[in-house]
Amino acid sequence: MQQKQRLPARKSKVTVKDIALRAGVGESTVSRIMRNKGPVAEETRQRVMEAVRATGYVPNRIAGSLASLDSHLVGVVVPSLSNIVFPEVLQGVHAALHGSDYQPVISITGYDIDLEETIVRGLLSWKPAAILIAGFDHTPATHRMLSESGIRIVEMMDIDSPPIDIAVGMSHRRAGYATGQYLVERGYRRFGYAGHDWKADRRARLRYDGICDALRNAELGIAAHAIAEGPSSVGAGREMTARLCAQPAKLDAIIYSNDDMAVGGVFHCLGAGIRMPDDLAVFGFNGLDIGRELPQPLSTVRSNRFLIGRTSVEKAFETPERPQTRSIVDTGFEIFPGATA
Amino acid sequence: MQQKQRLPARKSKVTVKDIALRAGVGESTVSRIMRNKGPVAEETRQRVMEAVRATGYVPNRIAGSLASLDSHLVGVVVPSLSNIVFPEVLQGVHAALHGSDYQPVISITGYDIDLEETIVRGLLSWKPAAILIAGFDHTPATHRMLSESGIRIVEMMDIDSPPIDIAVGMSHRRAGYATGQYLVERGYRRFGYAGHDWKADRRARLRYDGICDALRNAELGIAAHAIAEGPSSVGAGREMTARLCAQPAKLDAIIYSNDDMAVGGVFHCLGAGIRMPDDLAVFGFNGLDIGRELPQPLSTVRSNRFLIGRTSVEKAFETPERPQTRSIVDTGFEIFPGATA
DNA sequence: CTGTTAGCGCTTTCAC
DNA sequence: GTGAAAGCGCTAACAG
Repeated sequence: MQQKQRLPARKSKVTVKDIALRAGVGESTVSRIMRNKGPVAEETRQRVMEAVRATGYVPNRIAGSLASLDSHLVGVVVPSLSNIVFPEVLQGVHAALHGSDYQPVISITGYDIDLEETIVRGLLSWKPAAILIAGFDHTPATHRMLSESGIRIVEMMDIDSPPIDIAVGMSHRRAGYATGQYLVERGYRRFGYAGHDWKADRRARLRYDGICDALRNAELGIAAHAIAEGPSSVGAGREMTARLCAQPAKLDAIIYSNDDMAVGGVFHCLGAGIRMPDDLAVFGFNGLDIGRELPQPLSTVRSNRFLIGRTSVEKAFETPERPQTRSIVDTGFEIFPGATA
Repeated sequence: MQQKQRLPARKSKVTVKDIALRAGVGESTVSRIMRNKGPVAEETRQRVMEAVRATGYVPNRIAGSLASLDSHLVGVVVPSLSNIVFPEVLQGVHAALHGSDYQPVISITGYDIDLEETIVRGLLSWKPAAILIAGFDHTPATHRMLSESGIRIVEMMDIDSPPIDIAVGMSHRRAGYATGQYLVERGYRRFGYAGHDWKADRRARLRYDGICDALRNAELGIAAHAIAEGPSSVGAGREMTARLCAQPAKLDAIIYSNDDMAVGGVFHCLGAGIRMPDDLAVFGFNGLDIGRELPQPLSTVRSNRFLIGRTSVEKAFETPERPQTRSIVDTGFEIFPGATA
């Protein structure tokens, strides 16, 4: 295979000046044309665009942002990408930004609020137009930086705490409550809970609290717990289910911290010949696609992650200036009956 | 409307100059200190840092990048976030970038190469240090822009085509071949193929071609196909499996375009009482976590998406200048026997 | 070790 | 409609 000969890899050094010279116009005219802004004679535009094409000119947005003091960047901070819910939020963000000339800059904290602080500081140095961040759990320094940045800040996923500026999400506490209430109504009485580490997942904790409230109102409670170390996963859900099934108290329903865990529970039941929901009811949270495709659709609570991402962008751009009042947008949730509970 | 005179809520714009004045030093000294570069007296540093803290100064990276002609941004282009493999690649990218002061700027093409062209153009205008892009399937204009940008370009996932600069991934064709060979060795003879739309997924096509090669070498072939419209999904896998099971030719193995589809196949079998692998063997591709947690672990080919992301960054930063020769990094794959084939 | 002086490439008045 | 000139905030020489 022959290597094609290439010109020395000089970074394209074409600038407005080159285009201006080549087209015989002023730099500001080139600038106006590149941004479709201000009045320009059609004939001039043609001439300039030709020079642009001929040279392969790509405007330098770094310089543009400096000059206009407007970066057209949107910072997005999520804890992880392993948990499918966050990619889904990002898709919503992308969809909403599509067509605008804003670029999302995405960062992952790994559920570490100290790292989050570093990340937010770094993001802020790009002078983004807005920051969308998952959750309310920040260090005081992060909170202060976001608060004082002056730009629009959206705290996503959750609306159970007062936001810095805007909150977009659902009430996890109420979702938990609804879950408990639903299962009680369906006649279940002996509940188990299979969860994962709460330290990193405040929302799972809120749901748990909601579930307990609902059960308490019915003078019931959770008879057995199995909490996995580390993050939620199908494997952990399987193990915790096995553990709950092995313990003495006989359960008629297991509530899971989320669908990943619940799918693991379904797999355990399928493998062990436990019939759902007659022998054991299984109930998740999130309404992931995978749950709907199981041999029996998973009973769960649907949240709308895509909508959260999209709405966050919409709200952030609704008003460029941060108003005096904070706002909260509830994207809602919905019990999905399924067939496992 | 009332004419209200209100001071515009100006973003507190502390600049190097302010810090320099306040600390009684020159601007460049502040700059050196903020970047931990060059020699600085400890006493001076203290004084400057105090001013920084007092004012809440955050350096403006836009200005910094313009001045140093070095953006510290890495463009990352993936087709989707719905398919879990891409978030996994992004995690690898993040992991590799962590600790450096480079920020990934992520864009999603939705498998649309025209949109990809627009995205790449936009990315290039940020003068990124490198671009990591999934696949080889670009418009001529995209190819040209990437090629002439002069920066390091990594084409990820796939190494079955000559790259612009660097390719990091595995040979999907060889993976397909290995799959076919493996199944033939295990004694299967009557194959079905359940796939999704190839138009958007060149790599699935490559694997298919490899499978056919292997079967042909054993004087075998694929007896029945079921191709879903649209992207791969568990649901589509289920449907295509049902379709293949309903057709007259009796199959002893179904090869799926990937694990999502194969998991759908497993669900169909579980629901229909088809025993795997005795009644029907099921074989996927990717080695997703979910496959390992099924009641029976899914037989599949493991690819390493995290490694692809990480390696891509490492290779891109190995040499800042693009060398004359293209390079290809094979991250490999591995047959995972599982229990469904 | 530290300060001064030019820009980086573009946008933005503000004349013309 | 268009151009000249003045920055945007920072970094990079280069003296001191």
